[in-house]
Amino acid sequence: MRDILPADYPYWEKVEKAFKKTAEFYNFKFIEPPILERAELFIRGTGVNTDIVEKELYTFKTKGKDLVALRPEFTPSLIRAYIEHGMSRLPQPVKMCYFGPVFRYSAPQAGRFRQFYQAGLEIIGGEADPIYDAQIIVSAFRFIEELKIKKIIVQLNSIGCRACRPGYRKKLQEYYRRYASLTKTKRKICKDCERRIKINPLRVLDCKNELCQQTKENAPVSLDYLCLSCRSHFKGVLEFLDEISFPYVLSPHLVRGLDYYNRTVFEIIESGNPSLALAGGGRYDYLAESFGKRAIPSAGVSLGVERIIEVLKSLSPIILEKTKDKVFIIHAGELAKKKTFALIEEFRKTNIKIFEALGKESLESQLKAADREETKFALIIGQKEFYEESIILKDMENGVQETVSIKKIVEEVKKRLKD
RNA sequence: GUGAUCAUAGCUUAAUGGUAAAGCUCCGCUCUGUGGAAGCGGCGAUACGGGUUCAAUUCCCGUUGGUCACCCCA
Repeated sequence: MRDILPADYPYWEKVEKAFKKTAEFYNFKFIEPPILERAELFIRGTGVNTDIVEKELYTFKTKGKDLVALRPEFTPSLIRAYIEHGMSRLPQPVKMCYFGPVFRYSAPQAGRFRQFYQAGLEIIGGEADPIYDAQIIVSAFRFIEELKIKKIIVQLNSIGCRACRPGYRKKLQEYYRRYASLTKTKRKICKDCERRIKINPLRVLDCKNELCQQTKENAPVSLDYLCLSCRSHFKGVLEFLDEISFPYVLSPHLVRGLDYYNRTVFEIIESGNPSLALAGGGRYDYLAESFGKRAIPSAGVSLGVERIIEVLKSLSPIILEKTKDKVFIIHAGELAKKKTFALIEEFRKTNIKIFEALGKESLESQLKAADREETKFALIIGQKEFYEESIILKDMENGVQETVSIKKIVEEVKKRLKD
């Protein structure tokens, strides 16, 4: 876990602002579920067999003996909130969005942290209309686009439903069985994949090992095994995207790690960094069943804020702070020091930013500080000015300075900053 | 969770089984009413715990943390 330092904060503000703007345009309403929930929610919702729950859930017992967990993702909380607050009686579907920290207890490495921020959009309820899948994908894409990140690719796939996925799974296993247990020299897939075939065959397609890359070229793809309704749903998604000439790439090998996805799955990646997804999501109609309810049609996306910021930083290493509208106040002597303290208050109602180094006493060190701050003007008040009720207005760029009545100084600074 | 690798000042790096060095940054002085330069000075470190040893920052073990890969994921 790490600090978000003042130097990085501008990036965070930029991302959050862009997210709010995009979410607002597509009519998503913010929701802020608790960071801590009953562990049960994620164990059932996210899925007992997922790594997120098996290995990465931060859980502990409260004094009241409840088993609670720091949220590893938002989606189960949103479904919980939807059910708990009777949102099925609101106009359907309900569109909600979120921005906040999530926690996963896994080894940190490039682009991965134990506490990280997710922004996300979810459409819950109503019909399982492919237009919602499309809208989720488009809004997530527009958000990233809003940040001027270019070269982003949307990878899209459908992994079917309960009716058709088992059939595909079987086909895939049959295909790979031929390559399993070969001798070392003839090996066509990596060791990990030998294991995967049995446990989670869909994941084999995700493997980055060179050996497996070749083998998977001829592997059966899920799209060929979709049932009729899944096929027409996916076709629907593509048609909506095509309608607005939205760029996407069909990625028949894309599968996602969470149990609850069905039909549409997608990832958004930056082309420079193909192994690191900026966002991922899909349809998750079955998730509500873990609450003992019948399936609720839902689709959503979550975006990795740190990863987006990482890309942002590589694009424009420095976010320039506005150098305009900055004024530095300098004092010489105790009397003047009090006056400057009062003067700061007078500037409060303007948009002018006041900088100072009131703890320093020498003129030199204060001017040095002003120099570093790159303010346009410095206002200097000393003993002489204190008694004269005046103040020195110094232009930091050319060093020119003049004396102004202290009563007029706020107006005078305003006027000059305008020019 | 598995494997590899690393850990010296705020940052970047040096060195040694026996006083830990430098550059940058920061603070101050040269310059008690005037900034950017220069010179001088100052603050500041061997991650933590144990072992071997007269002596450990150095060698050994463990822990923690970072990095990388795997697993998995945002």
